[in-house]
Amino acid sequence: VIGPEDFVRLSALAFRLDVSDRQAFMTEGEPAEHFFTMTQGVAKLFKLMPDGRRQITGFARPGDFIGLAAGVSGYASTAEAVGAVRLCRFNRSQLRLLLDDFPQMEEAILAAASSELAAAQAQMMVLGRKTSRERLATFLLSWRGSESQETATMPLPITRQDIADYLGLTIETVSRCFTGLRHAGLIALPAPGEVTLLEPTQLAAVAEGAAICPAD
Amino acid sequence: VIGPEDFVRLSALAFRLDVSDRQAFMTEGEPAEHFFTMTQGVAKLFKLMPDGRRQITGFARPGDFIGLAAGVSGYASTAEAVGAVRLCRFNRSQLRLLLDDFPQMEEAILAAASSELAAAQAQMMVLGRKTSRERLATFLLSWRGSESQETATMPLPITRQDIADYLGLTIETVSRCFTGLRHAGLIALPAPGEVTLLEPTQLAAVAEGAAICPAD
DNA sequence: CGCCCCGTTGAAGATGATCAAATCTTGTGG
DNA sequence: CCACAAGATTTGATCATCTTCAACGGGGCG
Repeated sequence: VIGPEDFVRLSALAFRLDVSDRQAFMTEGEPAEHFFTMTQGVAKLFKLMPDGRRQITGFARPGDFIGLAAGVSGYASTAEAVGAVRLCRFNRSQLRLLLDDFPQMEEAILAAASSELAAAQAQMMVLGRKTSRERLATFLLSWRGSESQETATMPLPITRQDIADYLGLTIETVSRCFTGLRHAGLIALPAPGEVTLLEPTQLAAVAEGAAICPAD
Repeated sequence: VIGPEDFVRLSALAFRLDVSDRQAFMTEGEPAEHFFTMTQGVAKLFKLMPDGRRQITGFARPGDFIGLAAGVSGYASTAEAVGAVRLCRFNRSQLRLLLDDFPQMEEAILAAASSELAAAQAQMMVLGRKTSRERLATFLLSWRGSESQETATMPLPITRQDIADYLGLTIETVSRCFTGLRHAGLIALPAPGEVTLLEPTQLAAVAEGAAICPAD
């Protein structure tokens, strides 16, 4: 929706940022002065409790906005690079300016906020009401959905710990659910950092609450 | 931020809606043609699974927007009146028109979306990582925060079932946590449908993970 | 008065957490 | 190229929290 000549003017307002693996570029609670758009890589967003408990609130990939979630107490989450990340940074104070120049941007941001809200509510259902296996099935499907090419085998460049902190589980439970789904023939784990969804339909059924008879 | 003469023009675009107790006025999965602003009462938003499991994704009160959360599959949640509710309905298709006429509205909507996103992420932490007691403490404090007058004793016009479905617990666990907090001297339950926060500071400590020694 | 719904409390059970250890992967240095 | 160390993953055994099942008390409304 944004043409090439727009892109030049847009570039004037954007600050390009390269972030290396495991580096945080946005911190929970800090004044929300900027927001970001991912151009390359994957980032994870999370919140921490004083005692170290962690909840990953989402993952961001190219095209996603980061930093829309903010209240009086600043950014709602910390954002950290998963591998090398490239992004654009905008000033919130210039948001008005930006929106006046790029009316399309307004729609894009609102649409992004809407679908992020919808995703957040879906995640509430996951965290509040789904079993561990349902959670993992839901996660794998949504991860595929956000992959550009929706093939059966996809990269999964995050650790079990990250998945656990996203799903409100422990790494052990996540691992057990992986093996459970594998034994049920719904997925395969060809290599570390990769998953194959063998039976997406059945997986979707599991994600929505259907029981699986074998190896249940 | 919206003046009286603006209000008249705004009224032309808004459709006033009265909803009675337990009536749904927005349904999960339906095309997101409208969005709403609450003017009176309380509404609850929730998602359902095929087998009946329910997750309340939020509560709305006067001034809140409803229906911002929407994706390709329509509204993210169902909205239902808790008691009598009065609201304004806008067409999403006229959103552009609306925003052109009321630039302040734009800021308001973006700010609302931002803080809703922040609240959603906070709720993810609640659902994914907090214990039952921490969840209830968090809920009581946030409920007070959204009450107009922040007195110690406040109305709580929702059932235990609603609280349970909001916190990802069962009514029994919610009830037990109420009793636990009462015995710990942090809250009082003067009458059905009312709570008194006796020790907001300690309650906040509990919500953030501090243990309580007596009656723990 | 009696019914129904809501809330509370008790006891047993299940899911996921915790603790522990073995295996595999990855990266590093000899 | 191989040995080794550090971290990630898997699996097993036990434990705790929350759920489930059950029963009881109270208030509102017909």
